[in-house]
Amino acid sequence: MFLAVSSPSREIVDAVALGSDGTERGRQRIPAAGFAQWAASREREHPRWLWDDTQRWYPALLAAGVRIERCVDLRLSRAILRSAPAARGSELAAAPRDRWDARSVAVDEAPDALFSLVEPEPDDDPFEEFARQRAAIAASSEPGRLGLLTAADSVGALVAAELRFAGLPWDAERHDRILTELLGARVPGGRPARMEALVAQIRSALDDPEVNPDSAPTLLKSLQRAGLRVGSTSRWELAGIDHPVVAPLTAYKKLARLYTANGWAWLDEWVRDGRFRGVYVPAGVVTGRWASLGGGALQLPKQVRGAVVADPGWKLVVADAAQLEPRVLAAMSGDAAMARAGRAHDLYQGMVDAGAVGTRSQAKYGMLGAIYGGTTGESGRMRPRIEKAFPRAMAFVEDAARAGERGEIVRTWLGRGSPPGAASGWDETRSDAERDRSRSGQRAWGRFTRNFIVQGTAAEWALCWMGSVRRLLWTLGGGDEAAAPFTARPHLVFFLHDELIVHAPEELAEATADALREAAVEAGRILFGTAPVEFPLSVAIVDSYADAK
DNA sequence: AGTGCCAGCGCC
DNA sequence: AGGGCGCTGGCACT
Repeated sequence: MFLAVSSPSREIVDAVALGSDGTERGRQRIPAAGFAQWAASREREHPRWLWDDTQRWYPALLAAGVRIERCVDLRLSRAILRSAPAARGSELAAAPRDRWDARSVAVDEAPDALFSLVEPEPDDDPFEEFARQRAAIAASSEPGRLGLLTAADSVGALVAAELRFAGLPWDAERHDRILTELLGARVPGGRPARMEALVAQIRSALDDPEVNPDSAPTLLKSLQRAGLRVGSTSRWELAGIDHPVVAPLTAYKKLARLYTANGWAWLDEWVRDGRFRGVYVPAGVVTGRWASLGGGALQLPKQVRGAVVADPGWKLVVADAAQLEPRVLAAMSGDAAMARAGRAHDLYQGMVDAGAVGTRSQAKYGMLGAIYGGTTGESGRMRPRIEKAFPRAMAFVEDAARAGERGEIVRTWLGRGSPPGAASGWDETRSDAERDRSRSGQRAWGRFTRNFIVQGTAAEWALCWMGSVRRLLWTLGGGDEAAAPFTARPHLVFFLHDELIVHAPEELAEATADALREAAVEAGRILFGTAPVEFPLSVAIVDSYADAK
């Protein structure tokens, strides 16, 4: 059963119920104020909710204690079907852009905006859009994969809203202690003590009592005046230089980064009531990865992870997929040798044991180079060996790179299409310099498409994983029979591309770890069927995120 | 004062 | 001269 909801005005919600065969079962007009309660009563029938934007509808339902089992996020699905090569011939793909192509309200509104039945919307019928999308999927050359992808993005959108609602358990006092320990005492209106001391050392080493290390242009001039032959102030360039300023400056940069990005100001702005609530943007990245807005939820530096602490009587169950991208590549390409190397929990060590490369580090750089298109350094040197040991995997990414260079669109395993690249037409009127630039641009686009298929498919695996985790955790907590809200049971609190954190009551921590592992196996099966590729996890049951690795 | 870009660096 | 991001302060601009 489907329940399509829309809001013709800010006071009203229209709901249309439809059978699985698409026939209308009823139509209702509900005052917006009573919508959450109405939704709670209908959720017991296990409908699949159809709405334009999960971030627009779901936060208010969560706030009212309503947890949604399934939905179709029509905006996310529209974006997939627009770009999917397999649905290129559909009416939808050719239709002019309309409000179903709009960005999520999560992107446009203040991060703390909750219920967003605010803007009067044109009364577009979500079921009409759903029907268009179903038709596009059914007529596509890959209905199974596109159906799965739209479902995966949609469940991801539910998780994103739930992550924000639950928040990541954050101990502000510990964070403060970490900052004080590293940066020194907080100084009102000035730099923290240790940073200020480093500034004094930097000024003295450069014999420049005025220089401000936060200003790259003036710092660069000062460095050059002091005789350092550098073209920028970046750390990697300073690293090779023997001068007394290098040590304090490098130390300062590290501290300054922490201070500005995740210091006390961040703590004040983003942590409330013991929770960090970032804003996640599902499919916010072209590859299908999530993006984040404000707070840097996907950029939490390791330095502050000690402040992520489970509630008393609870644990953090931290799981990350080991070498996810190489494993995804092995599965996509059907490279049996690479799949064999992945039998080992550590795929890179498996590559060493198989004799493909000499050391784990070589395996890692070689593999990452294959996926990113690296040609220099260690990754470039390893290239021939990787090619010899894993010819199918290598050919697979090479094909994607060549296609990108030709200006073609490539696709992830489930069918998400890459954005149209720059036109690559050959033009004899161009100068040599222009042709060089153009070739270099084509190669850059080839590196993008090469990475796109792997990164995008890894994101699909992660979505399937989190969707399965979410379902298993619900059951673990007692399912529908339990009256408690989902945050009273094991629940997801963090997602980071190939990593999940569940906040779980201590007595359910082991079962939670099992659920994470079971879901990883399931994700592999959903995507790749019986392909002999394993997706092992590293799982840690800890009090603090910092103890997970 | 507000806007937009850049350098630099954090995450995967 | 390896892919994808977000955030900050500085800075140039309006």
